[in-house]
Parts: sequence; C-alpha cells; structure tokens
Amino acid sequence: MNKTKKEKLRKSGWRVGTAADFLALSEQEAALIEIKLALARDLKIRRQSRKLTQAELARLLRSSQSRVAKMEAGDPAVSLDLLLRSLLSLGASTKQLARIFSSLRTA
Amino acid sequence: MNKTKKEKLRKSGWRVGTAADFLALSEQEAALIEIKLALARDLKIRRQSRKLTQAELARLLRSSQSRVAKMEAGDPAVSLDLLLRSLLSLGASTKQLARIFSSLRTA
DNA sequence: TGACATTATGTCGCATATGACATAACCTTC
DNA sequence: GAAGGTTATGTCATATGCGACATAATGTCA
Repeated sequence: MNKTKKEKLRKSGWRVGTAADFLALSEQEAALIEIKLALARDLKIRRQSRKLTQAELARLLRSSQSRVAKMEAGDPAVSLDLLLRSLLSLGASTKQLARIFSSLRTA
Repeated sequence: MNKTKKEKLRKSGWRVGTAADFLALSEQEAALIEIKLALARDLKIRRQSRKLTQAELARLLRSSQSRVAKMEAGDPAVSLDLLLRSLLSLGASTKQLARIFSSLRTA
C-alpha cells in the first residue's frame, strides 16, 4: 500500500497500524484493573478506620450493603465512578487519590 | 432518642447523622466533576500531541468520533472508566494520572 | 454451641453509558 | 465563498451498572 493512500485511510479513522495496538489494549485493561483494585483496597481501609459497617457506608452513599461489598471486593461490575465517588464521600482528597495512583507498579 | 437506640439504628445502616452529610455529597459531586474535566483536558492534549484526529483515536479505542468529542468536552454522560481507559490507551502512566489528580485544587 | 452481627454472593427491574450513525458547525486553503 | 477535512451535537438500540432484596457465608462473643 502506498503512502498517500495509507494516510488517507488513517485520517478517516481506519486502523493501519500493527498488532502492537491490540497488545496495548489488553495491557491497558490490566492497568485499569490494577487501579480499581487499589481504590477498592483504600475504600475498605477508610471505612474500617472510621469504624463503619458496610451497611452504614451504604446508607451514607445512598447505596446498598451488597454494592459496598462488591466495591471492596473489586467486582468488575462496579464502575470507577462509583468507587471514586465513594472515596470522596469518605473524605479522600484528590492528593490522597493521587498517591494511590502513584503507588501502583504498572508495566 | 437515647444512645443505645441510636447505636442500634446506626449499625443497621440508618442515617442518624446531621445535614452535614448531605452537603458532603454535593461537595464530593463537584470534586468528581473537577476530576473528569481535568482528565478530559489531558486526553485532548495527548491526542493532539500525537497528531491524531478524533476519528483516529476513536478507532484506536474501538469507539466512535462522537464519543471522543464528548469525552473531550467533559460531557457528563461519559464515564470515568472510559476516560481512564482512553488515557491509558494513549500511553498515560499511573504516575502521570497521579499528577493530574494532585494538580487539582479542590475545596 | 447458639444467637446475632457483619460481610459475601446471586438475581431482579430500572437507569444510564455505550458505539454507531446522521448531520450541523467550524476551520483551513484554495 | 466553495470544497474538504475536522469537530460538535443529537438521537437511537443495546449493553452495562445501579440500588434493592434475599439469602448464604463468615465472624464474634455469651
């Protein structure tokens, strides 16, 4: 394939690259899971240090005990949005959130 | 209400606290929006410095141009999950994400 | 051990985010 | 100001996340 044609396709959003991008996708997926798990751990620690039960925290978040359990378990069916919202509700500052991210060992 | 009764209710997840918790909720909501906007800004910068069009990035993310536009615009109907996944796909490291968080001036 | 509190797991019906598509709006460059 | 490329906005059908509830599993303490 000649260069101008390639460029044409590229601009219109077609994947002309190599297979490396696919690998990057799964790599990125792994990183995201790492992030979620780290946030989940932090959530649990924060709740416990406040001596709250999952049911109490749930009430605070206007959520349910089961969802809190799933959050802390790092359940894949829990969004980052909910995790962050919960952490913020527990008083986590953006600086503290930053530390969680920077403490991650990512590939 | 006596103390033991209060404790009983509290443990089972009822809100016995003051109105401060409600305020905390909206405060936390504002913080979350700040975070999203910061990530959105970073996404746009990253895409541009790679000289990608929205359509190209969309292809990379297996998404669509319109969604990329919405992400960069900080559209509320875009999840943190998608934003972070996109940033990671653009090569953002967890350290770099951490810097975004720590650079936020939150109340 | 038994009674009770807490947490984990599974499943609903409903709400919201998603990619896709159409098309409008905005830039450049001629 | 026309043409072509890029970005913004609106709308769908479908996928995924949500709170709620039931209940199982685990923990705690008399």
